[in-house]
Amino acid sequence: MEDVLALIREDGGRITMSRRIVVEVLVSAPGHLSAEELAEEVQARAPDVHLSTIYRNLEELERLGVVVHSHFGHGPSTFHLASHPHGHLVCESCGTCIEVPDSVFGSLGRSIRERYGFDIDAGHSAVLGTCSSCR
Amino acid sequence: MEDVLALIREDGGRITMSRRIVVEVLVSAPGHLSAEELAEEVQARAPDVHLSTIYRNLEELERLGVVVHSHFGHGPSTFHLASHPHGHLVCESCGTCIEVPDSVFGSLGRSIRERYGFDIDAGHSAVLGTCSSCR
DNA sequence: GTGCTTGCAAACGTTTTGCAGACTC
DNA sequence: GAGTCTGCAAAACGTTTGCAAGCAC
Repeated sequence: MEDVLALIREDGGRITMSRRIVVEVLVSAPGHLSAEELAEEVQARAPDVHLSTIYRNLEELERLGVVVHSHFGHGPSTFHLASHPHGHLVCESCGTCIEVPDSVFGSLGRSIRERYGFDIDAGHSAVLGTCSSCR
Repeated sequence: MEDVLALIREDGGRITMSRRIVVEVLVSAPGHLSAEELAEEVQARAPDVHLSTIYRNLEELERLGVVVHSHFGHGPSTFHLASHPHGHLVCESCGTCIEVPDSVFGSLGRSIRERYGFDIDAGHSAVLGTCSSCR
């Protein structure tokens, strides 16, 4: 938390109330949040924070390497701390999301690297499919 | 081509000019197309076909199992024939897309199935990362 | 003629942007 | 005071929908 604020300051950014709350929510959130979900949490503490401010702060935090986003097929992107890297399995039928360690993609990454010279970024896009209860 | 038209007819659908051209373009396209790209190709032959008609035809063709779509991170979804299943590696920096056989995901699929009871649908979402020339 | 399909326009959900005022440093 | 950040409104983007007219069967 304090590290993040220091990073923002170092970069010439200012510590505003919205920014502080966005970081707080991200740090305390269990997993990943969409911009809208994040906005709800933030607005519970500061009702006037606008969704566009959330997006601008997320962009800034991504630029600083604090936050990353993933794409979930349909539906909005989700954001989480870069310090907690992981992949996502998202069920096409019920939307459930399972977080998985990046290590699950280790051998896939190696073989794609070998065959295609392509470095995968396992967390950036969810793996879609069908979860056990929907099958 | 004829098989697809027969399938549409069997399902109670009609063979209209737009629908015929959409199928023609899909069959003759080398890889995957976004709805917009598909519309351009279709409109080269029949300028009045509207983008919403393209989307409705794609929806119909997906329902019939002729076509599937994949999500490419940012950017629009892309569509291709279900008879030509494959995965996609999309470069985050230049946008290049490499088509890869589904077999590349075989062992990932098995281990995710084993550990999480989750059946992956490898083609539905592109794998993002960095291609060799961007590295 | 029945009823599926179309073009158009308008809405949708997510994200981005332009601007003038407010705030941090 | 300089320059960043904000709220608001509006636009952008890909996609979906309501409707009346048009076409395949």
